[in-house]
Amino acid sequence: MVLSDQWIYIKDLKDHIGEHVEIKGWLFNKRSSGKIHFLQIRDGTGFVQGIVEKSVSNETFELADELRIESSLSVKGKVRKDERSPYGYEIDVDGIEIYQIPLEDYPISKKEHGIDFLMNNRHLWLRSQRQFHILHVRNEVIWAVREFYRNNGFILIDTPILTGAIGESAGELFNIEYFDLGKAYLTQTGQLYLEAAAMAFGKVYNLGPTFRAEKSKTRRHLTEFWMNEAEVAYYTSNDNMHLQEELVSYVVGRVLERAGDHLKALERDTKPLEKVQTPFPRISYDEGVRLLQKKGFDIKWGDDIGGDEETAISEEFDRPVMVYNYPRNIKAFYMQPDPQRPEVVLCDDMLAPEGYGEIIGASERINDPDLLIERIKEFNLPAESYDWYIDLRKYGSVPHSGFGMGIERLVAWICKLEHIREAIPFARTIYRIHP
RNA sequence: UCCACCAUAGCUCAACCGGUAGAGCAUCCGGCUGUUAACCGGAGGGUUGUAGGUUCGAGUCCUACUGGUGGAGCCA
Repeated sequence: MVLSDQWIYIKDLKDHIGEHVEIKGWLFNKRSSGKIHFLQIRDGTGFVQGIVEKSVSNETFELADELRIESSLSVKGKVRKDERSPYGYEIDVDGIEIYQIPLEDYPISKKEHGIDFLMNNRHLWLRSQRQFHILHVRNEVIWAVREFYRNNGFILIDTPILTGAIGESAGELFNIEYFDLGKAYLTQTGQLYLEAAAMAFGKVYNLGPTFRAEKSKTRRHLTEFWMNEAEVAYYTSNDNMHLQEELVSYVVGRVLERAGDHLKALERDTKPLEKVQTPFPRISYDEGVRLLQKKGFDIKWGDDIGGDEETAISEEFDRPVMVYNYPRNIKAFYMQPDPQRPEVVLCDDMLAPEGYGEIIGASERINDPDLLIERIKEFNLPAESYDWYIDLRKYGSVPHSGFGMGIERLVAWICKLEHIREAIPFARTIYRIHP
């Protein structure tokens, strides 16, 4: 038999039942007895088991015997549907070509590993099935985000990664030498640039890496993470909240539709995700504080809402909840005060269910130039760095609102991960930059 | 920056009141014709993170350091 027939991907096996095909991939596990080898093969699109029985040529049977974990190989054989396989299909192998037998033992075993070891071996850990499913969900999340904006008339505006001294506060910025211009910083937010773009394009968004030099060590923090921000001219805080719930419900819906098998493989109970339909509940900061006091938290008006408090609030609801209008003193300088109550600002945080906390931070922005200048001074920020930002308020200033959504937090919640570091291919945390 | 915890074989972990290091997996050898983290038999594998200290004796107790983990603050 001619064995040079077509190479296909594992995900397409279902369309080739009974045919003789070739799979190119890696051996992720092997079980053998004297007369039969079970080859567990991964090709990046899925997983399948190849069967090598003694009845094949001696040469092929010997090759199967030599294979070690993570050997790269091509197998040829006939596709068969089989209930005994966890993947539904099997290949009766009659030809094996080895690309490489690993030079050393593969470090990641079939048993458990500690997180330090796994993160040190992240370049190999990516090959594991769990990571395969998580990163497929991430892929669908990002596609869905982009799709949402495209469907809703937004323009993609890529905001700069290198910036001058501008953002919400200094001290949490990574800095580098920038030729003769002194220090440049890695972006902490593209918001200010999106505000400029909103005055040019109306509805804009970005999606890219963001950097925070905070020494945070928790399951919710990375020093480098991907953020989606949106900014819309003429949107009030209420319009903004509506946009956020439309976005999040859309993304969750698309992920359920397109990555349902991945969620199932991760043993993620999808029932809570199916409830993520608009409208989302909204409670004011005032109501939030009263609710927390009733639940026994030691919190008074004016205090920020911490992680445990966020969880306690989100427990009251079966879908993401938006907590709006926080005290002005605990929020950023650019947020628009409530004209009825100047001690609070028009803003909201969206808290994910199941204890995942804040996934979106949002606000209406100050549009009055004098008030903005006053706030910049009040926060002791260098006014000269904000010259162009203030400029935006001089030429047809309008009410406008926007938000930032953490992609990894969203992925961690949708996959129900213990830690955000599995939601990004190569996590950057305070003590980890390698690999 | 602060608080807590952890560090023993390649990996995951044991080792009682301080008494001289043990298992599973991985590796190698042998067996097994449907395995599902396959299984069965055998073998090799250790300066117990580093440096001091207490003690007749330290993996175990004390101090410092290094590396890591979780959390607080802060945020997405």
